[in-house]
Amino acid sequence: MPGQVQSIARAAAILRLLASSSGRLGIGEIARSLNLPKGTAHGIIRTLQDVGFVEQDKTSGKYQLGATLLHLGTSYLDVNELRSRSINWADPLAARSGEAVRIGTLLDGKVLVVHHVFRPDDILQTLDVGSLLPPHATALGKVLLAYDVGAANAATQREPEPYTRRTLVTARALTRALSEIRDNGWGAEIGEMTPGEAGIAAPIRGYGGLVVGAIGLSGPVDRTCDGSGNPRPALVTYVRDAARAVSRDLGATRW
Amino acid sequence: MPGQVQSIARAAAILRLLASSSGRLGIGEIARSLNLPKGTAHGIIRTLQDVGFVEQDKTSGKYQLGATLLHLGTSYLDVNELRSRSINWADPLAARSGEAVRIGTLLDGKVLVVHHVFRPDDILQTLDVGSLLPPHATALGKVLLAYDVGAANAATQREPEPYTRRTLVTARALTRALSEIRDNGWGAEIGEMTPGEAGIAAPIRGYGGLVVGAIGLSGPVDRTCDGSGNPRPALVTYVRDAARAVSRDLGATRW
DNA sequence: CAACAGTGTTCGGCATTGTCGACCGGGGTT
DNA sequence: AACCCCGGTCGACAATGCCGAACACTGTTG
Repeated sequence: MPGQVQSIARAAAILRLLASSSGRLGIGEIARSLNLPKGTAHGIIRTLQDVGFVEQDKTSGKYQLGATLLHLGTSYLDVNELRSRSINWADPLAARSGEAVRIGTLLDGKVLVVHHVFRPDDILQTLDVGSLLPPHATALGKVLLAYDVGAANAATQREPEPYTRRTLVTARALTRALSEIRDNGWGAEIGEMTPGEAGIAAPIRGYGGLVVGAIGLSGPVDRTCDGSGNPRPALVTYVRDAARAVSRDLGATRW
Repeated sequence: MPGQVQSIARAAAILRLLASSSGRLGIGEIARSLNLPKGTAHGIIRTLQDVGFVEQDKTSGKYQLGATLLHLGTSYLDVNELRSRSINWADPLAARSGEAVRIGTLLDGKVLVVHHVFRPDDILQTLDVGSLLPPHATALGKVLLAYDVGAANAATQREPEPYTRRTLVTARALTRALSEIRDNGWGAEIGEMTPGEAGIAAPIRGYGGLVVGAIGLSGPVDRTCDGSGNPRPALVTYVRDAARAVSRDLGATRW
């Protein structure tokens, strides 16, 4: 793998920086964060501005992400095969289970939501397509980690952030959970991200059997789990069936 | 304005090309489309791939947009002030009018949808945040053109695409429609994009009174228009009130 | 009131950087 | 087996973009 194009890599770093720090940044802050000379950073940002990837607030002079990126992002959704194949199966799953359905894939060790179907009964939900979820505290994330050794190692390396009392924070607990998921072929999360909320997810396989994503539902514990605190078997079956159906659509055989 | 950074401008052109041609492209096609040597195009694409902006289909070797762009795009939504200020007013507008509400802004002479509230009664609608609408055949677009001379000129220059029999295709008709919108302070579209569908929109002004976006609703003609084929005055008032409210939130005075 | 510490922006010289076109290896098709 | 397309690689050359200092401006601070 020969070297990267320096300026493009730097431009991408600037965009990611702007995205992560959610807000406007001055050119000085950007240059300092990335150890770049101010002049260099300015040249890059100026071209990014010319192509519409960043915008400048005229009063404060600070920079933020540009509108073109929004369009590029949704264009990605149109092309994404995982999403397009999933849509047909996500709606029935939401209807049958009565819960919100999400489809995610791994991006930089986190879960990128590529599709989201609202819970049928409720309207007041915020769409979170495009947002990143923590891998260790969601059903989608744990399933994805279970079938991606690289990401799983990275996740167990650094201390996982605790969201609730039930969040898996130790490497041992997480590793065991992933192993269980591999044995069962599905995974769950009960109050590990938000108290009282639970999720069930199963892996989606693409051509060749490789896991390319995961589909799952989430909802209140008292609806998604039975009396003994385990995920309702009927819901698990629904999720696994949906995952299998999407996998078949993607060209995976015998799953 | 000193020169642009060549490689970044080229990288952006590649991304836009991939977005517009909605599908996978080979490196040869890309190089030919942009008049670049194959080797150069390859270097740029390789780095774009390293940073996750494009992905490569392993079997065909072709390239498509990458997942990172989806995240960047939604990050843009989080920062976008027009959107965040609008959300509070879009929901009530949808509730009062009973129709779908959209908020858009001008991007490269087209209408970029930055927010979308579904029609309250119906669930089966596709979210089109991030998609580009034609400016000359939508209420949002015509309102935005009416207050942007540059984009209006560009729109009247080239032959507008006809969608229905009622689409404004001549420069004269479009210019007159824009003038009317400026006089009235709001605009409408009746069956110009889709037969039987109509839209009503009003401009949103930012700090200093500059038009930075538009808010509008759309729905079946028999619900949004009265017996004589004009937009229902009550709905027009709702839309204009919402536009004024958002403008006030954005810091525009006396509108 | 002046000095200062910020900001974003410009400019020109140097050498690093990325461009370029030919070349390589593989899959299809003819 | 010859051909033609594909994507990927390599190395020489010089155009390119990087860099640091200087600029203009604002608001704050001594």
